[in-house]
Amino acid sequence: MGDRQVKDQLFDAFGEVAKALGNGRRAELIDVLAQGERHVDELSGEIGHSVANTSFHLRALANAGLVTTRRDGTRIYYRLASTRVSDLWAALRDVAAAHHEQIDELAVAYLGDRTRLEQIGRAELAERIAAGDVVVVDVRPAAEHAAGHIAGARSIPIDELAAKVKDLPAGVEIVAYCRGPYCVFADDAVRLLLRRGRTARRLEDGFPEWQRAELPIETAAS
Amino acid sequence: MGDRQVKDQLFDAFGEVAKALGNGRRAELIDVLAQGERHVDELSGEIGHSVANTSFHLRALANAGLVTTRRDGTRIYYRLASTRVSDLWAALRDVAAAHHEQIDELAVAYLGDRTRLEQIGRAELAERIAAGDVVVVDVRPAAEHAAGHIAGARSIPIDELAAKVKDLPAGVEIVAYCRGPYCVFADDAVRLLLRRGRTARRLEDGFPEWQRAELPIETAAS
DNA sequence: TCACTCCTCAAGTAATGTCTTGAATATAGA
DNA sequence: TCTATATTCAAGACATTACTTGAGGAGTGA
Repeated sequence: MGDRQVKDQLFDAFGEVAKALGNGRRAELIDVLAQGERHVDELSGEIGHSVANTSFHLRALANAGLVTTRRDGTRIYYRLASTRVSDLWAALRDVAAAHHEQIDELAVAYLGDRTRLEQIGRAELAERIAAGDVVVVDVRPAAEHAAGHIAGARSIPIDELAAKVKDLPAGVEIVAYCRGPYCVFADDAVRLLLRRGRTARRLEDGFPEWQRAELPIETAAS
Repeated sequence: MGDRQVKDQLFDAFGEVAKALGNGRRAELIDVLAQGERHVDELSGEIGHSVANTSFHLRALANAGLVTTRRDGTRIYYRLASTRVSDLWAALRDVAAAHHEQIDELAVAYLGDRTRLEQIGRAELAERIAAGDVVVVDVRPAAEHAAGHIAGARSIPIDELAAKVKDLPAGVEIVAYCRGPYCVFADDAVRLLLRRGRTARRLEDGFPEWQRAELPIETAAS
């Protein structure tokens, strides 16, 4: 077999990994799985497609080596194969944000105007948590909090936040966080909290970036 | 327009960037362009396809924002849109190498047995260059050396190495480098030099990684 | 202006990817 | 063993992709 042919096969293999990310639904799945493991049924709800189609896409991701599975009873849990996949996903988003003209418009259309929302950096939040003068609220779905969260964060899914604002201590700054730079939950949370007269900011990026920065996290015993 | 629809479009846009890398020929083009800018005719030779097809793939990369162009007379030069793209390409290779079973076999089939070839790290090479007790040979095609190379490196394309070994000073260690971890040129060079009784090692990875590590480089006035 | 080079575009074909629907497996618990 | 639940598989309709061939633009230099 000629060198050309082997080289083509090698680069085809690199291409297959990229191709696995080359679909919007699979990209969404990676974004959700970067939060922690989830089962097929939940994932199908996250991407708004049938379980059959979600399973099909998950298989594509698994074949490319991006995700692995674990069975627990009748459920099958999918998770990212390693933090390298999370790094790859972040690198892809960076390139897209920097060079794909459409992204900015779409991000604004999806996330709304962010210029008036204040963010807090990871390092600063870590200090404030250590000092104990801040309340950290995880506004992602409960399953994602259970799969892993910022140490000390309290789970209040965005849908339940309006009803639970009153349970949050007064006079302390609230920091909300969610999945990452392209997630609306924390933005919505901060807007709601500000309307209710609270002091609130969102964490820059989200949980996966906190985790990749090797800052303290906790996992619920499932 | 519903949130679901906008979110889908946003993630479709991320997917489009990944899809641009999701083809072996385009992956090869990115690997070559990570060395520096090249024109279409040269690139078609690198990937072994027609100029028309190469142009088609380059257009796909440009549409995804991964590469940009510059015209010089009748020639059109393509280059990576930024170092972010190089980072993305490295992240993709890392994931593929770690989780795609086929890669190892293909890499061995393409690169040959590397276990007997010694590598030198970037930091060590930088010190040795500063100390002046090493000869660094760039065995990539001359056009890539011209587009950018390790400061002080001498260009001897792998095809010409056999004829030029005698010009290399005796009694000094030779370090060969090329495009990166999946490039055979430096391996071939080291094997040839060892057969001729020289002391030789290859640099770990290649030029793009040296450049991304912000170690000293030079560019020829074209 | 003309011929030349370099590159892009268009049309056509074969192969591949996406999503739907409905059927098939695998495990848990009665 | 039977039933219910969770997931995967298979078939089919439709859109997209990859490559080939040949024509069309754009810039250069006589």
